[in-house]
Amino acid sequence: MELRRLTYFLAVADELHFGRAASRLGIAQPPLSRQIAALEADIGAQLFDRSRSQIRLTQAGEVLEGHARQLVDRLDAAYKETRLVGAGGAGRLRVAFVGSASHGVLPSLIKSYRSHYPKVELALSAMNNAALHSALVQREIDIAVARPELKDEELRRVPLERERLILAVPDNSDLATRETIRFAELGDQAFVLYPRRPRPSYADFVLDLCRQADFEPATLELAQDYQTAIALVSVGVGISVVPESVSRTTRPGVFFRSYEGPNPGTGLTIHARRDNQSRQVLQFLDVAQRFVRSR
Amino acid sequence: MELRRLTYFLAVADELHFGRAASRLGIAQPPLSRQIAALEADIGAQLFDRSRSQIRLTQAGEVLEGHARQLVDRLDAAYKETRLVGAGGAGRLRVAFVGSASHGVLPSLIKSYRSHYPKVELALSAMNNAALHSALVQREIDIAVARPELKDEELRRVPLERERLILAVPDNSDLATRETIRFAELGDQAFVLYPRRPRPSYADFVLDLCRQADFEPATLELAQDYQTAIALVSVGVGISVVPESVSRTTRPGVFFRSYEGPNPGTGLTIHARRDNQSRQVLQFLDVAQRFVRSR
DNA sequence: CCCGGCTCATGCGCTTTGGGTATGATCACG
DNA sequence: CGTGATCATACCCAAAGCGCATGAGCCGGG
Repeated sequence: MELRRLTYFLAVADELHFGRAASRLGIAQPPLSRQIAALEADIGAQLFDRSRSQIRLTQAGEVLEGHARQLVDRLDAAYKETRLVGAGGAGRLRVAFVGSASHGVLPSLIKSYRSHYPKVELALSAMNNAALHSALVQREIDIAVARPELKDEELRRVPLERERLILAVPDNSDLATRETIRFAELGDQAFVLYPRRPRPSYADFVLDLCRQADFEPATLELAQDYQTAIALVSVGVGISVVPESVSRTTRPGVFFRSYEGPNPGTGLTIHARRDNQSRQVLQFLDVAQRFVRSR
Repeated sequence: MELRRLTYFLAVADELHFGRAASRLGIAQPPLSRQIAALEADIGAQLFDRSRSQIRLTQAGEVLEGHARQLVDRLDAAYKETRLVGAGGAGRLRVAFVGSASHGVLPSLIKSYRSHYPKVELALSAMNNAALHSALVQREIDIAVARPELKDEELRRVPLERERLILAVPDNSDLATRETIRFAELGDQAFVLYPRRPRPSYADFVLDLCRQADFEPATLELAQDYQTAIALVSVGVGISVVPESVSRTTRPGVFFRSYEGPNPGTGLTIHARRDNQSRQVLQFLDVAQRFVRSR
């Protein structure tokens, strides 16, 4: 069951002449004769009819020839495809991101990667920070785009985007039309924050801001994720503090307003397992770094 | 591009453990590690992620695994099929015969061979003796069933059937109802003989009989083959001298009558090239010999 | 009818490749 | 921080493959 013999066999089947086949293979004629003889012994049947000066394939030889050509071609294709996947030129990359990232630069980054590696299938999904971390550790995803960055020494990080915070307010709130908004004046507002779990979360980060401005929100609603929170804002449940980039997408019922007061901003960070050395991941991080530098 | 490495790779992919894979393959672990390393070097990509205690396939490894399984299976199937064809258990056998043979024992012989080797595809065709000889020499057929036997030392022969000659007469001829027919009395008859080419042929053999009986046919019509000749008899063109076995098939317009007089008989003989040692041919001849002996 | 050339098979020595044993390096786990 | 497990490396030996020389069978020409 050795492949070299099949390629030798095919050369002889092509040339119908041991000497020419041997020189085509770059070997001498005697070893070729021996290899063919060994193949015939292995199969237990003559593959060539050598009774005449011009040799010819037997029926068994013809059958084997068809299969052998297919096999050699398929093996070659398999090697090529494996090489391509190994080099990161094809395959699959599972990228997950926090919901609020879909309004910022992430889509542009994704587009850039796709243009560089069009044959890599991208599996995109949205989840909150905790789910991102868990999915990375469980190897359910290769890349996590989190906000804020995940604290885990086993992960490598690439900062993607840093942005200011703004307010998302319902369109029927007086905040929607007020000239300027000072953060310290929001003590009587209902706050919609996210995510609910796990604590401490981005919600706690915002609550810290409130404490810095010497108030506690009058009402506090904790949503599972950004998408739910902004939906609650749009129906008038309360206001939320969100990254500036989400204001690029207009949304019925929601006004985005900047404010005066504490604004440490928020950062979007790309994460991958350090031990995931797959070319797809390395190349994605590379594209991301160049993408960030070019801005 | 060596196949052993693929089977080794598959063993490791199955076990995800070099030690177990090695013992399953019946080799020690170090050479297995080396072969996998060589395969990875050949492909230029990691196939296994060895960073953890439990190794796992990389994307490239998964791609190769799928292809490798198919390849190994197909190669195995190819060897099996080639073996079967080489042993004569499958494949193709091209058998040609003279038209007058299709009424005798040949169909039974064919049936017997089919029952012994049902997977061998039989390509049957009818042609006259000259065409049979030419087709055998040109290797267009493997077996020729000729009448009389072909004179060629390069052919091996198996006598199949020996039979008497009888007359085929039109049903409106007075010969059809006559009590007994003496061959010598046929001088005033129109003879339909075959084949037309090449001379000397079966027709000349019959004409020799006439000369032995001291007459020349009043009229002589030469047909291309037996089928044409019997058709001419059926429409009243004349009488013909045919092997007895054709009378087993009744034919509208034709009466078969035995006669008194010279009757050297005629023989059906199976031929194959001596240098055609294919199992299909040898086995057919073997079946034929046993078939003849059993009668 | 024999001889020479062509073609595939065989004998023999050498190189390459593959496998075995011993051991090292790394990592998880107690 | 040691211990066992696991894969990689070092080294040696056996088997397989290759090249060269040569034999055997066949065909065509003198």
